[in-house]
Amino acid sequence: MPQVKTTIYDIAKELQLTPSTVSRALRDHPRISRKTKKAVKEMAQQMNYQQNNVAAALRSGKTNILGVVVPRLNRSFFSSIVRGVEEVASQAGYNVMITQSNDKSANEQSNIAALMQAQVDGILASVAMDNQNFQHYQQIIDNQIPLVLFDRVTDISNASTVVIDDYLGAYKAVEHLIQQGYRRIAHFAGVQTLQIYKNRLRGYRDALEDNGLTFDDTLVVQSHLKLEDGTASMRQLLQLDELPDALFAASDFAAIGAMQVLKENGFVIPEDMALVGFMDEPFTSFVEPGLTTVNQLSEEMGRFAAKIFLEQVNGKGDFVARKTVLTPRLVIRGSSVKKEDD
Amino acid sequence: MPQVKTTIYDIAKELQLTPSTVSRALRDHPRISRKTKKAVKEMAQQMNYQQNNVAAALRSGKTNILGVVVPRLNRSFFSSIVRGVEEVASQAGYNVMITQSNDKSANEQSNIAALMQAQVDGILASVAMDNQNFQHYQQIIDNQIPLVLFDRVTDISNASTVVIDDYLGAYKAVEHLIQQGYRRIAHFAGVQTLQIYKNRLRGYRDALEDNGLTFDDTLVVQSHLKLEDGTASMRQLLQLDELPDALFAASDFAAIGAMQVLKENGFVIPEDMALVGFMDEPFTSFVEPGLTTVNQLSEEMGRFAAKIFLEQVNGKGDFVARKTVLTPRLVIRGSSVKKEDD
DNA sequence: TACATTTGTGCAACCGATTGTACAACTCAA
DNA sequence: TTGAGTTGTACAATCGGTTGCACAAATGTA
Repeated sequence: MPQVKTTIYDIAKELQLTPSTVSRALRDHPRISRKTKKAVKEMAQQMNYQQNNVAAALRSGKTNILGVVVPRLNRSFFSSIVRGVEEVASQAGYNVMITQSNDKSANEQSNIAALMQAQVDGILASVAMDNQNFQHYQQIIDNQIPLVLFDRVTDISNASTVVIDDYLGAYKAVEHLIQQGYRRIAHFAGVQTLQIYKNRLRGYRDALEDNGLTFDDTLVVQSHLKLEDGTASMRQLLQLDELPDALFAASDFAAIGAMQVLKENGFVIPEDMALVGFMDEPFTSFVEPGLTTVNQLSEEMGRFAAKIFLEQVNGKGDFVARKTVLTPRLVIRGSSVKKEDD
Repeated sequence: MPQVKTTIYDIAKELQLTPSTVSRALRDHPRISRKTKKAVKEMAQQMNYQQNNVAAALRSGKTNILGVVVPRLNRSFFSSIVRGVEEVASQAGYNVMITQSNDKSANEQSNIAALMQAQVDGILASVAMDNQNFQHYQQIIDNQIPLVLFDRVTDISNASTVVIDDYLGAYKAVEHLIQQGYRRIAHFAGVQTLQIYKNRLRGYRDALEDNGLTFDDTLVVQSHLKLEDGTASMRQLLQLDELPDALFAASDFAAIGAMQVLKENGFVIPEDMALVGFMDEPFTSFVEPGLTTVNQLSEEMGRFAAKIFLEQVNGKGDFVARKTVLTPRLVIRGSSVKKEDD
């Protein structure tokens, strides 16, 4: 049954009304009488009327689409964020248009361009690893489109941000290692153009120094923190004359890479070397020993980002960018806790 | 600099042309002269013109948005599919609107309704676990919207499908176990309303019988195949008088759950029990021993689905639903291969 | 040279809703 | 009874492109 789409014109004709009245009735305009509203709504139901978002968007200037840019969806961290975003957004009547940059700045730019062309009402984004210049983000603001950055943020005036306290997360992680008796703690750092990785490095350093340990930059290896990077970095560390006895990696993937190399080389975790990651990807609890890591409250972060966007669009022009900082949670598993009987 | 959006009217005025000519020039209409096209395009560039998709969509009836419904994005399998879809779609000028059903039929229905209301040009979907009725899918077809189902498909006339050969995947997996010397092979089956799980069960059964083993339904446990389900199912199997010596799970998550229970109970894998999963989630290579599994060619599946959609919309009305079947790949890891020195 | 085609552009309707304004009918107070 | 205020609906413009058709100019053909 190839249905013909029913429009408000059809409903109007059926009820001897005008389209404008129908439109207002459907949207509960106060000037429309109860009786008319009821009649219109019933007829709409009966005729299986579905509002045409596109037409509404053109006239009203609001598409009710929220654009999202993430580096990659196959990180549980990001897909959980998306889930949080979707949850809040769909409840408020928004559809979500998702794009992935694959951590490439070029993709990010074209994604943003596409979203703006689609006239999204707002953009939530987490910036790609290899970004040097943030002009495309500035353009979003220039076009008066609400922008909320999450996790991998950068300084854009008038953009709200949602992050976890990366400094604290790192600090806690390293402090935990120290409490467990580890003294020579290495760090896999991320690219320092991104604040999150800078903060994690700072947290690492401060935790060491606050506990009377000296910061040693031969123990810090910087990379993109993918699994391969983790293996390469660990191989590099194993060349050192004096090996570290623990590792704090700024990403679970790098930590797993390191774990693999360690196992290959006969190291026992955590006795020979302790490991702590960052992200709390689900697989961290599958591996053996379980990987201690820092949970980043992904879903909550997504919900927050979406809520902030909603507040901004619903606000009465009195908008000021908000910086939200969530407190991460250290998740302790076997990879950093020496067993009793040692 | 709060820019004012430039429209084709602005360009037209600037060049003393009409909007229709500008529109045609931008879209390379054959009737427009080279000279005019050049002038228009240059002016568009100069004025930073961005086409308003919404307006174009309203008149042309094409939004250039492709809707996607997946059970959940935090399965690498599905997020990879999405990546494949995005790759092909964006190259063809489509934006992708993604929704998650969280495996709930109710969400799926509202997602589909939202996508249709957004006037998407097509929908790619993988059905939720608990679906009993597929009327909402039928509605997509009734509304003349191209529908491509992938992986978790169902029989909808005029819907194309892309699946892997689940029967073959299961068959190969079980055959592999038999070749490794296992004889009492259990199976974690999925809900039998979904063809993929039916086919995997059939493959399991046929592989057994073709190799002279008898099918024993006390060794088959059905569930939603999540990690928790895997642990529960394995606990159930361990109650049996005669334990299985291998397990073929229709999902990696259930297999990991089983693995955890086995380890807790002091079983050595694969000596005491072999494990094979299905999906090839990345974590299967992180665990120890690595989990043998069936790779489902996720990204390729996504690309295929998107291509089929494109063919359908670009085709000249001579459309017939296509059933595409990809051949899965058995990925052998430690969980199913007894070590030499046994 | 006259007629048929082709080429290039303009005109105006249109997609389907939203919304400012106009206006008739009704309510109510003085 | 009259004027002010309310209530309920209609009119028509509008959002910004797209597209069928008309038509003049240019080109081609016999």
